[in-house]
Parts: sequence; structure tokens; C-alpha cells
Amino acid sequence: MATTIKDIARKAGVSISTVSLVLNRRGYVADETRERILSIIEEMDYKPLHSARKLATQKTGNIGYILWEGHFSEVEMFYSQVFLGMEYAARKNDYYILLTTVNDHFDPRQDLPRFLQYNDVDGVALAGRVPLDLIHYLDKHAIPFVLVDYEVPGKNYNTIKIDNYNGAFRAVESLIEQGRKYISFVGGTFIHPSIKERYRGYKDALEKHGLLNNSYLETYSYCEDVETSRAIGEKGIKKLLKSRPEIDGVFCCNDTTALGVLSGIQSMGKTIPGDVAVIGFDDIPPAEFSSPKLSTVSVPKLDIGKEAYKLLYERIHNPNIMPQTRTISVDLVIRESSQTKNKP
Amino acid sequence: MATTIKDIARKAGVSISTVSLVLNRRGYVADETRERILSIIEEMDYKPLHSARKLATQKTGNIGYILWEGHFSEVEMFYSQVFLGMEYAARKNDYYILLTTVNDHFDPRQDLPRFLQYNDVDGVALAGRVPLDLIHYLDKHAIPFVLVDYEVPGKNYNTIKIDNYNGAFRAVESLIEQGRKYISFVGGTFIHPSIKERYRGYKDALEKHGLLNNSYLETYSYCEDVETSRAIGEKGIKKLLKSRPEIDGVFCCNDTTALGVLSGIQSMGKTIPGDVAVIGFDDIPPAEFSSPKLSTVSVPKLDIGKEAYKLLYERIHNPNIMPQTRTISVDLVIRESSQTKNKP
DNA sequence: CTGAAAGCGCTTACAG
DNA sequence: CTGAAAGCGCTTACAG
Repeated sequence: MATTIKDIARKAGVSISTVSLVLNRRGYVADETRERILSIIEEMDYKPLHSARKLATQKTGNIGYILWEGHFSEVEMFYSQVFLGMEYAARKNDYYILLTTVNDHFDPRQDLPRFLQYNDVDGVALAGRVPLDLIHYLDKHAIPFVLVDYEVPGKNYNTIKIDNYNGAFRAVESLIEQGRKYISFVGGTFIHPSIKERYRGYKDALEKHGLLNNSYLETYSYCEDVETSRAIGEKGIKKLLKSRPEIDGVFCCNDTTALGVLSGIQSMGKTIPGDVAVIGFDDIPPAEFSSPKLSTVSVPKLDIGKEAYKLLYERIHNPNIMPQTRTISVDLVIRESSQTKNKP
Repeated sequence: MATTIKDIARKAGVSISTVSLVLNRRGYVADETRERILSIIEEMDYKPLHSARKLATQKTGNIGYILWEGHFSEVEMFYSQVFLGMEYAARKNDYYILLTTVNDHFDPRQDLPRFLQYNDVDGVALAGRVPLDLIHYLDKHAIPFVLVDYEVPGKNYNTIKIDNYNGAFRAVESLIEQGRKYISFVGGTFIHPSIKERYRGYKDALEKHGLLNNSYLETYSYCEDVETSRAIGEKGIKKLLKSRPEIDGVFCCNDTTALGVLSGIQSMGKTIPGDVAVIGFDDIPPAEFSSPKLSTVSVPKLDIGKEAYKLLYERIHNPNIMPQTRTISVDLVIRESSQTKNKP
């Protein structure tokens, strides 16, 4: 019923091989023949059937996108945007992105995403923190994959990184330039390498400006070894503010935390940015709608997705290239929550 | 390299036809033979290759999920959750859900999602408001589809609806029972049928309790003919409150709007729920983290996804069934923003 | 209850 | 530059 390569061949008076050749832009076909075939394809609105092509080429045409379930279900819009970036990029090559989630108690024998079980993807993007066993599985089975915003210490995998260090450094420096002296860090678990890097940027900026005396870090940081949330932000800053009312700036490990910090500060009767300035990281959509609007380090999520796709694509079509890391740069966006101290 | 049906057949000493029969649980196969084949399949960890199976059966094994781009990029977590529900359900039948977006200026000749161009899906779920031309395309090409949280007046398509009317009715009734007398409606465009229904529920609840005098609706409602956002919520309630300071309750067309309403009320120096109570609709994640925590009508997003999948699945495997509408019921969740008036 | 054979719609050496 | 043929890994009538 749907038109097939045979219909095209018949109508063009050539063999299906020839049609296939022009379809795949390979081999030599007389210009005149090619034109004729092309116009017939156009005219009959012929589209090659994917499953047939896949069977013949032994490629799947699919790329998997695996996300820890918590990241998808929660307020976290971050990785959905990254996904969207991949989807955009994949359109050009007619790849499909299959999105699925894994959860914490991951057992490769039980919980393997079905597209992995059925060998139904040519490669996989892993978004954020994912189970190590999953990474090992991919590694062992030589399935091309790329880590997005995550890394495994001591291992050299294909990865897309965010420039966490410099983003954090610049954010904290801007607080210092505004005249802030007592700058807190509020964050979640350091299992996530991004958070660790942001903390490092925070520390180094303080050091560069000579603020980092003996017990600064212990005094002004609040980190809890759990996933980030508004809740820990709110809790953290309240605790800090109670013992250290002189705090006049906060750099948060991400926007989710920062949103909690905002409420925390306000609930203690302090003004933002009058009394204390706040900067987050990520630039998730709610950051624009908070009150005051959140200053943050903006991460180009769509670009990350695109880059992840590109790297994966190259890797799939050239399995011999060495694993590489690409770093995506970020931008400091000053909104309302971190204006200069003297003009609130 | 990967093990195929031939390997299994050889090892079991049968033909590939027989293996195929047990794989598909059809036809008669001697129990003893079946057992043997099954255990060999297990042992060799054999998985049939999807593309081969698809070629043979002329099915794609894919379902499309189409979302208006705005809904995906914005704060809107709603339809991502619905997607997740579909994905969960699809795992059981080894269907893949292909998620893509369309945008506003949709031209079926240009902007058709690639899985539609290539006939690569057995059916499609349309989430929320989508271009009419897209619906017409699917209808014309007899591609099974289901509308999720959307409907086309005068047309009888497969659809999953939210019980918007009753949810709204109950929410408003709860405000009335708390002693609220001047209850506003703040909302966005009525192009979205859900919002229209919620408004109807609001109106009927007022009427039932005899509150609906002549100009109540004109006086206390604020609706703007745009997509909902925090911004319109904030703007709307401020405007209403300025002319009508007696307002003591607000029912919002959704949580996004309600979040803006919360800020609006607070920025005018009024307390929630002391001075005015607020109820939203949807129960998106941020509703739990606002201050005060938002009372809302909770919509089971994962269930909606599951139900959409089921309906689509049935429709695909039995094209003759009549289009049907399934309504998902909702739950009123009272949190902090709508406590009783006398005990704030 | 089971096997031989045709077919699904492509691609890709291999001849010519 | 082009065609005939084999093959990708399955399913499905059809015999037996």
C-alpha cells in the first residue's frame, strides 16, 4: 500500500539497486538518472521504511537517553531541557531518542532499560548521576555512550561537562565585588561532581580575594549529603543565619537550593539583596519567576544536549576515536537577588 | 555475532518456525518442545531483533508523543509527567515512546514530526493543546491517536480527560465552606478546554450556594487570553484586589497561575490564608514548595499517561472500536494556602 | 504438532 | 554507470 523502493524503480525504469544508491548518496549514478529518480521519489512522496533499512544495515537508528528517575520526577527541569536539545539535533540525522529512567536500586540483570536488553540503540547518553553498574555494563558491552554532567573518577569516558568551576568562581567574585564579605555556600551531596567543582570555585574565589581565613569554610558552609532540594536550601541558610547573622551573601550549589535559600532568608525577616545577596547555578525556569528574581549562572541546556548528540554520533560512526571531554561554558546572569549592596 | 533465531533453532534441533511460534505464544507447540526451546532461549540470552520483527509484522513498535514546544520548555512539568506515565506503561509491551515537539506555526508539509513522515509509529498521543492541522493529518491518514487533556469541539476522538469540572466545583465549594464569600477566578486562555471547564465548575459552585448575584463574575474574575503563567496570576490578582479589597478567596485555573497569585497577594501586604485563601489546580511539584504551601486539585499525571497508553494500545490492535473518552478523576488537596478563615 | 518456503523492504558486494 | 542476487532476522500461511 505504502510506496516502496520497487515502485520507484519500476516507474524510473531502473533496478532497485540504483534507487538505493541515490537514496544513500553513494557510488556512481549518472547525473541524469539520479535526477529522474529523485524527482520520482519527490513526486510519489516515497520514504524508505526504517525497519527494513535497519535490518539491512544492522544499525538501529536509535539513541538512548537515560535519566535517574528522581531527576525526572522532581522539580528538576534541567535534564528535560538537555533531552530536548538532543532531540533537536537528532532530527537532522533521523535518529530517534528513546528516553527512559532508571532508579536507585539498579540491578543490571533486572532493571536494564528495554532498549539495552533488545540491543535497540546505537549509543546512549547518560544524564547526570546514574548507577555505576549501568556505566560498567555499557563499557563491557562496547556500547558507545556519553556522560552528560557527570564523571567517574579515574575513568576516561566520553563526557560533556559544564564549566562549573569558572561559573562558580565568577559568581562568587561578583558577590565580593559588590562588597559582600561573609559569603556562604549552601549545597547538597558531593557525590555529584558538579557540586564539588562549584564548591571549589567558591573557595578559590574567596582565596584570591584574601577572604579565606582559618575557619571561614567551616563557619559559612552548609552541605548536606543528600540530593539538592528547596528544603535543604531553606534549612541550611536558616541554620547558618542563626549562628552567623553577619552573612551578607550566599552562593548556592544550584537554583533549586537557591530557591529554598530565598524563602529561608525572607522567613527570618531579612531582605534580598539588601541584607543578603543570593546567586544560584543552572538557570532553571523558576529562577526567573521567584521574588526577587534569582541571579544565577546560566547553563545552556539545549547546547549541552546538542553537543552530547554530536559527540555520540561521531563516536558511533567512528568507534576508534579516543574518549574525549567537551566543556560547555556558562554565563553569569545578574537579576534581582544579587544587586550591589548600596543600591538595593 | 549476536545470537539469532537460527542459533536457537539449531541448538534445539527444531526449525526456526517453531522457535518463532513459541516466541509469539501462538499456534500449537508440544509442551515438551516449548519448554526446551524456552530454556535454550534463556540460556543463550536470546532477544529477537526488533527491526526484523517489525519488518515482518509491518508494525513499528513505536508510539509518538507530541507536545507543543511551549509546554515542554516552560515551567510546565505537567506533560513531562504524563509522558513518564506512558513510558512506564509502554515498558510492559516493549513499545517505545518517541517524544517530540511541534511549535505554533505548524505546517503539515514542513513541520511534520519525522516519525510521522517516515511512518514510524503505530499511534500517537497528543498532549495538551496541539495544532489542529496536526490532528487533521492524523485523522486523514487513519493513524490511531489519542488526545490527552484536550478536545476538539464537535469532534469525537479518542481522548483522556481530566475531571476539571468536578475538581473545580469541589475546590470552590471548600472555599465557601470555609466561610469565604468573595471568591475570584484568575485564569488564562479559554482556548484550552480544561480551563473553560474549570471556570464552569467555579461558576456552578457559587451558584449552588447562592453567591452568584448579578455582576459577581464580571467583578471577581480576571482572565487573559494568553497561555497561563505566574506573571498573569500576579498581575490579575493585584488588579482585582485593588478594585475589590473584599476578596477573600481565589480559585486559579492552574498552579502556575496560582503561584503568581500567591506573590501578588503577599506583595500587597495581605496574608494567606488569613486574609485570602488560594487554591490552584494540577498539583505540579512546586506547589508543595511554595510558601505558603499551595492547596490544589491534584491531577494524577502518571495515571493519565498510563491510561492514554492503554487506550492507544487497544485502538492500535483493534482499529474498529469506536472513539471513546475516559475521564480521570482528581483529588482536592488542602495544604496551607486555604485553611479555614478563623484558624489561620 | 512441526518444517519448508515465501516474503517483509531495504543494502551491498559483485559482475558486467 | 547499472543490474541480478544474496542477505539482514524475523513471521506466517500452507502442507503434511
